[in-house]
Amino acid sequence: MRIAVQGRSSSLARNRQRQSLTSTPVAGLFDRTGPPTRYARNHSIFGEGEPAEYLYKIASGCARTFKTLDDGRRQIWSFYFPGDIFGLEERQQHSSSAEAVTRCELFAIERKLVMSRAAESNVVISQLLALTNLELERTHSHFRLLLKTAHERVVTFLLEMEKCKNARGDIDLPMIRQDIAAYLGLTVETVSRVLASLESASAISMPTARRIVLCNRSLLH
Amino acid sequence: MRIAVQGRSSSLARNRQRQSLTSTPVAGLFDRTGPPTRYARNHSIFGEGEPAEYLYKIASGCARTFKTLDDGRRQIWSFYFPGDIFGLEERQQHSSSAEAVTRCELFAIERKLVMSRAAESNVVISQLLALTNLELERTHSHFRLLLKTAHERVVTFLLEMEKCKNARGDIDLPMIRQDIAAYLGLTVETVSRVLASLESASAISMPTARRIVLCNRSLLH
DNA sequence: CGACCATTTGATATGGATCAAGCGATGTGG
DNA sequence: CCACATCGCTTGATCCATATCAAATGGTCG
Repeated sequence: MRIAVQGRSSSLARNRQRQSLTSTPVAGLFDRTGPPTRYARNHSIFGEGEPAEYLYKIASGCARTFKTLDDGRRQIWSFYFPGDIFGLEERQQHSSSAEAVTRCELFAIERKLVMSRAAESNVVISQLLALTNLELERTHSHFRLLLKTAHERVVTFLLEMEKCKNARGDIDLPMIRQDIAAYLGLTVETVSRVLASLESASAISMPTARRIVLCNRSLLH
Repeated sequence: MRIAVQGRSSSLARNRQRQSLTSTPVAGLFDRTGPPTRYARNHSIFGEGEPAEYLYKIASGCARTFKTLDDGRRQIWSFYFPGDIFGLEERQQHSSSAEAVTRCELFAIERKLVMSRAAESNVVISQLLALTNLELERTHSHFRLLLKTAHERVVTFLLEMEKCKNARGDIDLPMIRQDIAAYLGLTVETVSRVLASLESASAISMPTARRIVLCNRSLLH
């Protein structure tokens, strides 16, 4: 049995992994859970401190996990897109909250069920281990973002979004500026200014605030 | 079988977990590895990109894991103390480097051996999962550090060190200022200035640069 | 249409980085 | 065992990136 997760530490690799894990035994457990549940925009999926009863898999839409910091700001850990699984990294109680970024549909599966399958099958456990390693890798990469300049953070974010949405230079952002800022550890104003400066340098164009077209990759850096 | 890791997300909890994991099956694998290997101060234990052949457990001394960033700076992920296990979060190739902070002694165990035990026993796998979750928790907590002010980062670091060394207000730091700065995402100068200001506020005292006494906890914040 | 939310833009403030210099400790070789 | 070289630490002066505060503009939905 193979336990170590394959792949490299770039966000590019991270997405290759996301794809491949879609068909793992863990992901397979979602097959018999019936129709997905709908969540309206900005509605809570679970909250910090609540008992962690389910794992979730995105059927459609976009969700965010975040933690509210001592001073009231929120830090967004990750955005999730169709096929992604989340709720895994949690303990008996959730250590972060999750909300719907857009209207979205989620498959939910009881953790108890996953855990009992894990007890029977090494393959399921090692898939859980692989998913956790993936989450760790994602967090490391997110961590390194915080050591970069505002400009670099925004560019990295745009490239990540391009990959996640399998868009080719044409990105339709599901989240508002405030979410981007909370993900990048910046303020809304700074995000807006960096985007404006990228546009005036002709590296990107913004037909609308939510739609961003990557025009010139070399100018991005 | 229990898979979820118990405990809360504070660095305090992290240390409770460290302790308790010392006696897990994974840790137990280190029992038959013979005498520990010695590493001199600042010597390399493994380097980024090298094949990941061993897991390590600290017998004595202190080690650091880090990654060299694109611009040449280094980011320290973690310091490890006696009883701690590291090298686990790695893949076939190490994604970070490890060095001895002080002269230290390490037990090493082949990853192959751990993995073959894991294939036989899902108790071992779920311990690996628990250790990985612990690493994830540690990274999240480290991440949140970077969103704080320089003052808060240094104070948090001092409290962490107090816990790690089981000292009661009297901390003997094994690492130089540069290491602290690289762990906190600050410059040496800023670390030095914050410590100086804490001392002049009588929150701490520094008999020597490496020895720090926490005098007044309420003044720390 | 009007209200509210999201976004942009401008002016100013500030925390920490950077550059520069001096001091202290530690260890090595003569 | 001392002298000097090196490394680690501190302190000062200045600069700059990003936060903060403030206000105007744009978009969307009831």
